[in-house]
Amino acid sequence: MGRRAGRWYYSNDSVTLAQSLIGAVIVRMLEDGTRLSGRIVETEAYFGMVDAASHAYRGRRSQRNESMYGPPGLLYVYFTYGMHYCANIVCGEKDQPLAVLIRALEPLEGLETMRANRLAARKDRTVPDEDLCRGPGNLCRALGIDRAFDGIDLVTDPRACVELSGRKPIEEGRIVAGPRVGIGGSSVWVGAPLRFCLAGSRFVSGRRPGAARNGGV
DNA sequence: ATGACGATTTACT
DNA sequence: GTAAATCGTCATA
Repeated sequence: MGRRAGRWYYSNDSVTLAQSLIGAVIVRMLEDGTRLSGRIVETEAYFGMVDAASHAYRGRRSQRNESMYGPPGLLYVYFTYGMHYCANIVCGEKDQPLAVLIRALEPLEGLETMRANRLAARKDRTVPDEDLCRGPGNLCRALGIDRAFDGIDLVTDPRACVELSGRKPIEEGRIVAGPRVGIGGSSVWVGAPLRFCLAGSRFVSGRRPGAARNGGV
């Protein structure tokens, strides 16, 4: 079991954090002591006020995205498409609205509970392990994360944290970058390689950047 | 007050 | 591949 990441870990720009989160473990602690956890295999960096795709573009600030302006280490959870939640980790300095979207996990602990959580939103009776936490909306559903988790502090909150593995970190070459998913508009930010995936992981969502160049895991 | 839309996912043709 | 589901947020009036 890893050690909980401290404030220092989040005090970086979003690209640095997005890359260093690959391979880290996100943990959700239930009240009954159950641990739901997964290894992060896909992230996206959002660049704050100058990023046309960011919720904080041009300094936009409202009740919805207020936690983006908080100290590094807060969780920013938003609701979209009338039915999905997405979880971001706030980084940078306070009042600097940088964030990293968590897009996919390789489930590690609590798979039974995750399956139950996911099943509730589906018609079929089976969810393959590789689909449990694939996609930002799906992983929130699996971990039971909703708007009530917006603004919680991953450094101190008993309900969730990031754990850093005691083992050696992911090597740089095993992380592939590509354009972010679902970004509209026509700015340079649309194609910017701010999405990071663990090369070859079968738990990554959608099309995998650099898939042709990399072997499987 | 109103209307368009979204950092998505699933089911169906 | 295409469309539906579904509602908070934001821009416009």
